[in-house]
Amino acid sequence: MPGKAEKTTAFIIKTVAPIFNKYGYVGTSMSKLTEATGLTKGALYGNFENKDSLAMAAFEYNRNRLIYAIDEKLNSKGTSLQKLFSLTNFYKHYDEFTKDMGGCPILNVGVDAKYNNPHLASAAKETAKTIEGKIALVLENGINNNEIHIPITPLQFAKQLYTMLQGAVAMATITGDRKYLLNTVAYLDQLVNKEIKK
Amino acid sequence: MPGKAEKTTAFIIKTVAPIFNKYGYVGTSMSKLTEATGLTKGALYGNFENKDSLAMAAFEYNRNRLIYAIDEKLNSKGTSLQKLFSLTNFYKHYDEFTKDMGGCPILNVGVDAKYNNPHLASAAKETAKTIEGKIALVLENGINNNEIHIPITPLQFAKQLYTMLQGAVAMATITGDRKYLLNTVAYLDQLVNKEIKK
DNA sequence: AGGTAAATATACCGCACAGTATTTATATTT
DNA sequence: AAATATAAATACTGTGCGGTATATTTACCT
Repeated sequence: MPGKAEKTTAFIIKTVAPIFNKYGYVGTSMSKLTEATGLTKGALYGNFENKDSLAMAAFEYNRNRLIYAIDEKLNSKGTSLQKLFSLTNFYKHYDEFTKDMGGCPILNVGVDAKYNNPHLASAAKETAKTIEGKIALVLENGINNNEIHIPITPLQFAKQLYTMLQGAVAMATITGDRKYLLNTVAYLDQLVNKEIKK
Repeated sequence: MPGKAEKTTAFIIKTVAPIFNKYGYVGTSMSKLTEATGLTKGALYGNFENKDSLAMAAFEYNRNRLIYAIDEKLNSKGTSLQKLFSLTNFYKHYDEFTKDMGGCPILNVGVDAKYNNPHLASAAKETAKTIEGKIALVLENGINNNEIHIPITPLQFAKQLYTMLQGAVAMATITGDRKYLLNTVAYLDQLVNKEIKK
């Protein structure tokens, strides 16, 4: 059973996560966070050592939500192909999913933190690699079950797939147009059906 | 012939552009810029109204360099196909090209400025649309000259192409691995040869 | 219910921020 | 070379920053 402090800590992270993700590390001030949480600096610094650790907790919160959602798709019942389509379908609505975290945490933190907070930047990088690995696993299973055939290694193909998805995410973010997500997913689905489906 | 002031203005923009691009609008302080230029606040505020207009000039400088380079590829002599390959080849070395501006200005500004500086954000968006339009024009010419055939409109195809390129740029930026550029370009070249070349 | 420890609020610190008014130096013109 | 106009340097302002020491409140235990 969570005590008062743990509940406050969780509340802070949850409240603060989309703010860091939207405005970036430097663009987020502690006073912005006290306003958003309705708490004071005493509470914030009582639960977190400093701005850095708060930002890291915020990113990890968003990252975990994302990874959880992706795991859900990639571990869903059915064939490897169905899992892949489940993932692409998820990215069709990626903008909605990431809306209340203030956008894609990998893209936002990966770009924002690159020169402003190396610790955060490397966490974003790790997350990207984790997702690629998960996709690669599904592909491997698909190959072993004779469902699909790919001309390159599973990891390489997974990277290519994820690059295209993140391209759509980036363009949708920059332009504010979710059609990039829809069109890219449509392309990928057709690619999977035509090129790797056995 | 440029007078003293114009030369200083140009020098400031050139010096300041990669800093804004790397650290973002909020992450770039005026004192950072005085250090980098060796000038004082007096000089900076004598040549620019405020931080905003300086940031905008910095982005436009980077944007113009990028657009110029892309134009060079897309207006090069040869067939439309050759122009496309000239563009993809450019993106193979996109990390080198953007290195001394501190990374891709469209990605960096598009993400960084989205919630911190709407004016800048919309400039990044416009730039992306401009590039898409330029690619679409080449495709149109290719169709008219019976060099290529595409299953969708030129602009739609151009958007898809540019999305994939920007995906590679984003992933290379986030992970620091330029292989994303190489692999994506390899994929696109093969796609062009196999799918749209007549 | 009272005492104690944990959690939050308050008040404050030194510093860096964007921006400005004024002074000094540099060109240009006559 | 003197006068004038322009450009850059200096010195300063008020504000908000991240962070901290202390006071106060809240929750828990007996």
